[in-house]
Amino acid sequence: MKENFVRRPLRPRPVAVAPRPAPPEPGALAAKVRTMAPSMTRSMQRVAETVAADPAGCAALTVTGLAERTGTSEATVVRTARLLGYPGYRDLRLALAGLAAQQASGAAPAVTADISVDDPLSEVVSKLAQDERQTLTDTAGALDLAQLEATVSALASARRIDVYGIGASSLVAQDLAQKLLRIGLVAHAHSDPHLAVTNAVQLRTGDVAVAITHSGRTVDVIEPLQAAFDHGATTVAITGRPDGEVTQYADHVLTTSTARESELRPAAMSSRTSQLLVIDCLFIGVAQRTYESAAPALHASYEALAHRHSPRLR
Amino acid sequence: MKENFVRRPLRPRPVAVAPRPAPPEPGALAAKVRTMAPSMTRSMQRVAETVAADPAGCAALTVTGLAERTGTSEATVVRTARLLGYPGYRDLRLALAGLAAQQASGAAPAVTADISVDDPLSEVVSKLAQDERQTLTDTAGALDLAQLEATVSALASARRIDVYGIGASSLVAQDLAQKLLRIGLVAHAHSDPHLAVTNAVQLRTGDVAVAITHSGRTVDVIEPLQAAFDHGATTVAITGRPDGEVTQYADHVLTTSTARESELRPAAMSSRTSQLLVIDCLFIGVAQRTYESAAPALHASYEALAHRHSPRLR
DNA sequence: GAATGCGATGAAGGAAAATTTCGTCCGGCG
DNA sequence: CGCCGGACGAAATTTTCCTTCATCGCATTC
Repeated sequence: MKENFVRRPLRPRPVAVAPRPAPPEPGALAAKVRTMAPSMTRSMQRVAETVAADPAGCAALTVTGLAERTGTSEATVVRTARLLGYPGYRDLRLALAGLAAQQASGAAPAVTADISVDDPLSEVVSKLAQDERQTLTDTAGALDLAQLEATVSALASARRIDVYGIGASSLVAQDLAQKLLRIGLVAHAHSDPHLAVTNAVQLRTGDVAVAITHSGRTVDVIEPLQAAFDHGATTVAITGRPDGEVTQYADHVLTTSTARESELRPAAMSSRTSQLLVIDCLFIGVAQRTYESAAPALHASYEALAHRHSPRLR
Repeated sequence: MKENFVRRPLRPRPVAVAPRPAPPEPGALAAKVRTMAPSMTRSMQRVAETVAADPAGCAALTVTGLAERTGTSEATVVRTARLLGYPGYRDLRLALAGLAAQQASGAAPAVTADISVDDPLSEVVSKLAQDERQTLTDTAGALDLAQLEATVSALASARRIDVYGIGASSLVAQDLAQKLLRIGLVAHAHSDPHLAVTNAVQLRTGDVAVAITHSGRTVDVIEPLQAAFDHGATTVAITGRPDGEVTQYADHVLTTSTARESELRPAAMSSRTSQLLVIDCLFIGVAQRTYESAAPALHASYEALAHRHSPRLR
């Protein structure tokens, strides 16, 4: 056939065509289409326009598909891609996918609107996640590190730790107690106010009592904290209201953030997130300070759980 | 009406074949990788990690190229793509290009460093908050809305709802039950496995059982769910392992995200965040659907609490 | 310790997509 | 009217992707 005609090496991957003026920019594709339009043939224009109009849709098409959709041939599609600065259709398609993703992500601005009764579920999920993220940011930003540090120290060296929480906060209290237990500390969560008080009076100097209440004025939580306070224990309040009554009996106050609450999203929801972040910080802080004993304890409790799981999973 | 004791066919073990809705999500790919990682083979993990670590680079590679780069075979690459929910490598590659574009446009610095023993407290706080935010994003992105919808419907019309959770998940279970109770549904959380089974056999068609387990193979939770399943109740699994044993007995599966866990930050921590987001979504969904009765119930419970607070603030 | 089964893995062949080649067709111009 | 140049697409060719199947390693069982 032809011999003196040097067959161009078939698309050595990274090498570009003759000129290198067109780095495949994803964003400025529409502009490129307009710029190049005049120098295109009719069929190519059709292809270019289709592509610019619906990047997402076209990204899903094969050469053949796009050729069909634009009423042209595969060769034309490839030629168009080349003209737009890509080595071939494959790469144009990749750029198209990128463009589509950008458009999609840009089209979803953070809507911090309230969740309403007729929001579709998808909306609920994203709003909720957004709200929680906001709560976390707020809480982390507002946390008083000195107070946190002091609380951690107190916890790490406590002979005994009592945690008080009622209602939604009760779960947080239990979570804290569970975690501390797991690293070998003596911690207990009380949700029965009477028992809580009964136990609180057992506390002494060096022990720690933690009260968790969003409102800062839950009497069932304040009372045991006061009892502990009166008996010389180190007391900590985790609350959304640093001016609440509970802080009167607290040596250290850790403030949780207070998000807007709405009818469908009661305060309990965001306060919980906030409280959990705080106790997680406490936990890790304590684990760091007692690492020598915490690490083996953590492993031990992990081992202990292993056999409670069904044996084989793949 | 069917018999009370109907042994329903086991849900076919979720095979490698992508779950039906297979939403090739562009952004939540890193999350998906983490969620699926445990159920992957070594080679597949290598591929998944490579891909998650360098989307842009990998998008430029062909199957063969990626296989070579990860030291595996083409077949493995394709299998991994399938596992991640794409029809084939081509589509994964497209998603990768999209992801790369998003990242390039300054969207995601998705790198979170581990918390180490000698991090100062300020560091701990910000890393923790960052991790939790990431977990929320991942969870929201990976949530299967159809399953969520189905679960919400089932819950809203349930005669009775049982929730099973052990250990850290027990708190989440309680939280869900508490919330549902508050809007007038009959919900109960069980953390005693024996009682849970005892109660589970009381469930009938139309009732709902929810199992919460991060590992997906906590026998104490699976057993009651199975009992409920066998008795015709609608069963729901909230788990981080969509391929776990628990899903065999679940009509609906809600997947929670799986963050990297480190020594100081056990899996329990991020799984909890993830689980809570899911149940909050369930709660709000149910509240929306039963708004007529939920709203007064919400107000009523709010009123009931008021007098438990100390009278004046400040 | 051998036998057995199960699943992971990659090689090779087959299907599909992309790219190139090449001939046809259309419109303008001498 | 015939020639020319370029646009265009059908088909050939190459690359890429996917599937099938045999092998291999691992672990469990007898």
